[in-house]
This record gives sequence, structure tokens and C-alpha cells, in this order.
Amino acid sequence: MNRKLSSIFPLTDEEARAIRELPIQVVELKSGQDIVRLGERPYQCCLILQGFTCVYKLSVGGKRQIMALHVPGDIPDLQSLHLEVMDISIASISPCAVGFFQHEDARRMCEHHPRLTAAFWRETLIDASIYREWLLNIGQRDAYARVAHLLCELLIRLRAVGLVEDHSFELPITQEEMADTIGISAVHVSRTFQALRNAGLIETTRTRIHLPDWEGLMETGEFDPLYLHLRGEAA
Amino acid sequence: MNRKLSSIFPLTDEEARAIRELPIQVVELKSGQDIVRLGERPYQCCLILQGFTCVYKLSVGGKRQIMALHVPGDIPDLQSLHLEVMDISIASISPCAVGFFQHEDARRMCEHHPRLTAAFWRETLIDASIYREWLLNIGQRDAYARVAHLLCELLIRLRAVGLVEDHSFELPITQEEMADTIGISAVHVSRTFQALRNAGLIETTRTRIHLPDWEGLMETGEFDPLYLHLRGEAA
DNA sequence: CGAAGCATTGAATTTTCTCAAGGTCTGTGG
DNA sequence: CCACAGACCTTGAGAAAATTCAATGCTTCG
Repeated sequence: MNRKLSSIFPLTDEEARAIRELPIQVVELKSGQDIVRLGERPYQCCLILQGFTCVYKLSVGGKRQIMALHVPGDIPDLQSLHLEVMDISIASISPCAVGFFQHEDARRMCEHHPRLTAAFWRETLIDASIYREWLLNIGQRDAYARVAHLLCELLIRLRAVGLVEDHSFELPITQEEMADTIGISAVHVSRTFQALRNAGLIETTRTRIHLPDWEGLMETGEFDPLYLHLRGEAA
Repeated sequence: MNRKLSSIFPLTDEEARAIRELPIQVVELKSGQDIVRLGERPYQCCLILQGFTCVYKLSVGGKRQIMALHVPGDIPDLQSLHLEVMDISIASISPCAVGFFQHEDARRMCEHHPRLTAAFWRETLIDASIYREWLLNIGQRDAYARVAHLLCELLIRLRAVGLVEDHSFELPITQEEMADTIGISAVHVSRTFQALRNAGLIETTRTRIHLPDWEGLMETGEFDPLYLHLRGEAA
């Protein structure tokens, strides 16, 4: 959590210590398990230590929209600190390790360290900024650009937590999940991947993605990392 | 601001007074004016007193996505309190009155009234919740349901600030703006409105919308107001 | 090895878009 | 007060993007 938080917000030693001392219960999850469900009233938040999770909702017709992907260091349900009832569900999309901390403990910590309140608040604001960019992505770009944009974002976010090597990263996500993330069908994801491969913009193995032409992919996806609000070097 | 805030967060008298005493500079705007632009570093926030504004971004190809519509009582750029650089632009879509308050003043007020910090934070979390619902709307529903959903949301939000009478409200928005909001073309908005009229779900005049079949429209739009996190009576 | 899940490909269909023309409303200036 | 310009809305027709359905192939894991 420190690593992630300090990538978006500089912490003093004392603040860093307060965070380390926050009691955390670590849980291991298999892929495809719900962590929290729409309608629940949680009293804790979950910090991702390892693996990937997604935030999703189902439409009445049973279609799933994935509204967010979260990576190690993220706190996907930080909102529950101030919104009693969950308006989303969160599930693991790979084997995960997550750490639960109590709202109560987090609130107490924030009272003693007001700058941590600001840091957490900022974190939720960046989540919101990503939602906005995804709205632009889904609302205005075609499938080809949508995929490119998403891959660019994942590279930058994963690099910020040290999970990228040479423009290449693990992405244990099925094409069906990617489809639900960018609002197209799974079949069309497959076709779009083909097109991106043929254009020399991506190389994939089952669980790993390599982006051999970063400049080209950024242009294709109209990607500008401003909206991620990283401090320090970004693109 | 009090009316809106207290609809999502109960305030004490003292807190209400602190808000009333926040220095505000009122400005009148014509329709179609930018209030703040992507890339800027504002030192103030804007509270909408009258009229409608939208949050938007342009794609490289020049297409516009409207990520949010804001109504009186909303603070569309509250995020700028903790995110230095704007990642969006905000414009009026009708004649507006807005009140600017300084970040500095808001921060001081929050220090003295920690529960107001929570109230503002909560407000930004609800904005985020709306973004998520819009992602579901744009990503998974067809044009017909998208329009229905948006109209349901606007009715509920406008009713919370007293701008609805008998399932009818002013909506000074062009079909082009609505198109950019829900990610379809303006032509298709027109066709979709026709279909909704023929189904007896909406009645429109130039600037006013009436929803004669509220139950039917909610069902069509798969609308559930949970995500708006209103306190007290909702639907 | 075999089953299950995942990915790919083709073909037909649907939704939505674009282009283009015509119609309606509204505010302004003569 | 009326005519007109400009913005906005409507409608049709053809085109494009993406979907669905269905069949086949590939991996991985027990």
C-alpha cells in the first residue's frame, strides 16, 4: 500500500509508519470469487496484495459490465468508507492475496493523520478519473482503439507498482472479461486482438502481453496518461 | 449547497453555518461557455446555483464524450481540491449561475469541521458511483434503454433539489448533447425519442420532459436509484 | 488422455452510423 | 408585426461496425 500511495502522494515517515501499523487480515482467493457484493454493508476495505480484481455490475438482462480493474496496491472498495451500501460487486479475476482492514481502524488513522485522509480521498478521485476516461473510451472510440487504450493504461499502472519488464506484463484476463470491460463482444475482442497483432502493436501469450511498439499503441489508443495523476515520471 | 449536501449527508446547525459563511463569488454564464478546461490548475471550485453544466472530454478525432451532467447544488469540479491538474473540461449547457469558492477557504473549513470533509468526500464518491452506472449504461444497454435510464436518473436527481413537478422537469439539452452523453449519434437520439414517445414513455416539448409512465420507464431503463446513494425516500 | 475452458474463424443479422435533404421552431432586425 | 437566418430536429437510404450463432481448434490441468 505504501508503494502505491507514495506513487500518487508523498508520505512522511510517520505517516508511512501509521499505515504499516494498520491491522490487516490477509486472505488468499482463487480466481473468480466475489470479495464483496452489491447491496452489502461492509465494515472493512480490501487492499490487493497480489493478483487482479474487477469491479462489476450486471444489467437486468444478465450482461456484465466491468467498471474497473484493480492491481496490487489498489483498494477497490475504498468508497465503502463513506458509502454504506455497496453499489457494485468486486471479484477476483486471478488468484489473489488481499488484505482486509477495518473501517474503524482506517477512520481512526485518518483522524490522527489528516494528510492520510487527503491521500485516501485523492486515491478515490483518481479512481473516478479513470472511470471518466473509460466513459470516453467506451462511448467514443471503436473497438480497435478501445483495446489499445486499455492495454496502455494497464502498462502504466502496472509499471507504477513494478510489475512491468521491457513493455511486457502478466495479464491473467480472458477475452470474455476484456469484452465486458470495454463494452464489446468476446468474439470481437478476438478479432481485434488479431488486428492489433497483425499491425505489430501487441504480442500475446496466454497470460502475458508484450507491447513492442509503445509509441504506435499510444497513438492508436489515443492514450495520454494525464488522467492517472501519477506524480513524477509518467509516460 | 446546503440543500443538496443535506440530501446526502445530515448536517448539524454549526456545520450548516460554516458552509453558509464560505465566501462565494457568484458569476452568471451564457450557455456553452467553458468554466474550466483540461490541463488547467484551478485554485477554486464551482457550485452550480442555477442551470445545467456538463463534464466533457474530446477524443483525438474530435468526438466529445460528456461524462457527467450537473444540476443546481452540484459541485462539478470538487475533485480539483485534491487533483492539481484538471483531467476534464466543464461547460455550461444552459444559462447558468455558479458560485466560486476558493480551495484555501474550503480546506480551512474542512479542518475545522472534519465531518464536512467526510461530506465532501462522500459527494465525490457519489459522482464516481454515477460514472460507474453510466459505464454500465453505455457499455451494455442499447440506445433505447440508455435514454430511458438517463431520463430516470435526471428525474430523481432534479427532484432531490426541488426541480420536478408531476414527473416533469426542464431539460435544456440538445439531442446532440444527449447523444454525446450516452455514446450514440444525434440522429439516433432523435429516432430513439420517437420510439419512446410512441411507447407512451415520454412526452417532450422543446425544453421540458414529462414522464407519464414512470414505472414503465424505470423498467425500460433498468433503473434502480441505489447508486445515487440518496438518504431518505428515493424512488 | 480426455474434458473443460478458452480462442478463433466464418456467415448471416442487427444495431447504429453517416450522409443528405427537408421541416420546424425561435429570436432578431427591418 | 413579419420575414428570415440559424439552430435544431426529423426522416430516409445506404454503409459500416459489431453482434450472434455455430463450428472448430488449441491449451491446460486433473
